[in-house]
Amino acid sequence: MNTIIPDIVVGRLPIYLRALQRMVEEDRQITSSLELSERLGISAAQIRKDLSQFGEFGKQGTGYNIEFLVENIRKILKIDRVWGMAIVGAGDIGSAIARYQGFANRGFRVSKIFDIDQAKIGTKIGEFVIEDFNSIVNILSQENIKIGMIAVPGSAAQEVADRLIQAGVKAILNYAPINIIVPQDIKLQYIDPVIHLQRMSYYL
Amino acid sequence: MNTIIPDIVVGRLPIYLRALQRMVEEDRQITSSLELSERLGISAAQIRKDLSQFGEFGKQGTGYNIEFLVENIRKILKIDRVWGMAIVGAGDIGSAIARYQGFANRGFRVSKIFDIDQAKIGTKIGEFVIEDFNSIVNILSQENIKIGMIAVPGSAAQEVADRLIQAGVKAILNYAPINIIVPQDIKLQYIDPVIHLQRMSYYL
DNA sequence: CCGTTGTTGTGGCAGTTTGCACAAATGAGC
DNA sequence: GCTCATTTGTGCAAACTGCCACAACAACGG
Repeated sequence: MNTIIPDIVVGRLPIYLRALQRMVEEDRQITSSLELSERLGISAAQIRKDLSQFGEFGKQGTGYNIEFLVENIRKILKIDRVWGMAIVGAGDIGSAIARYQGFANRGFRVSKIFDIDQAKIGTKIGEFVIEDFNSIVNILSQENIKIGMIAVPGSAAQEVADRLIQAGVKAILNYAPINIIVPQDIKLQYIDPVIHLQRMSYYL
Repeated sequence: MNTIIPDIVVGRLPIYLRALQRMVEEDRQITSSLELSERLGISAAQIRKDLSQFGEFGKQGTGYNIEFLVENIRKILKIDRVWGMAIVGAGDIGSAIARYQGFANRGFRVSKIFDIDQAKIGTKIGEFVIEDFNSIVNILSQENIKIGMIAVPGSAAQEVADRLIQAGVKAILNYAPINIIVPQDIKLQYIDPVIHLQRMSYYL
């Protein structure tokens, strides 16, 4: 215990958490690695080993207390708090993210949305007023926002990433369909539906 | 060659393809595993080995002809054609997908969109008329649609998946924030931004 | 109190994935 | 035609990941 945790294990924790929170909604109290295994298609041994990397959360003969496990995974993932996020790009994708109700209760919330189009700046999406991308470094320096989401065309994505980093962002979720380059200490993840579709079409 | 290709290798091909197609737009003719490596953050040896699983696409001393490689990867991924897709759910997410311009040229296009809400059925999103989810099996049986996208609340996702499969769909992209269970022969991928955010917040 | 059933946590191994390092091939310069 | 600078494709070893199998522990019934 307390050795370095592989990325791949950390990557599975949110999956476990999502299933566990669903169980909370179903008013379940206790579960087992076997039940999780069946719901998730991940082997029971794997689930047990992953969880045991962070402590002993289960009880032999009984299983895992769901609420207790949720609480602990939330601490491990540092989502026992709410992270503010900045969206760049107020087009279709940026707007859909801004309106998305699924962040609440899962550790995140949209705080700011930026665009470069003068016609959009000052108008509203839901409760958010679109702000000027050219002022992003100034505006974010007054907030404590560590997470940025890129929802601009591919051609602008690298520049947006550079600016977000300049503004103090440490984690970026990139919706633009292009690879971007960031310093080692910045975390980066991609969402590109076409990549997923192409991974499946190979098998069709 | 011609042995079984690991999923993880197939999973990287779309990443290579995306970078290569960007190079085509930049009017580039030739690239190397080293250049791709720098753009993608994947080791050059890995890229060479992955590509060599499918044939010998490069030329020693020179590198890879970009257009030739793009053409071959498109064939491998079976996107040297256009796959029609059905969206279920005409809410914010379903609408954003329906309007998304990024499928064209990458092997996919939205063909149909369904919802269960009588108030929405018959109205339009862009060029698409929203159709009745209750008729999905009948409607899709007349088309040749093998790919479905789930954009409904989590509570309805499993039922939608079951219906899609009944309607002949073989690959599902699930935007609902819940794990679903499908038969072994059905391909399934997830898009849940919160999962990606939670994977990053661990490191913040 | 004891036997039975159930479930975790984990040592160790098998299978998978990655990356080094180099022979072989190519093209350019002279 | 020869040399030099490149770059691919790949054998092999190292690193990583997943899973079996079992001891340890827990709860329950009688």
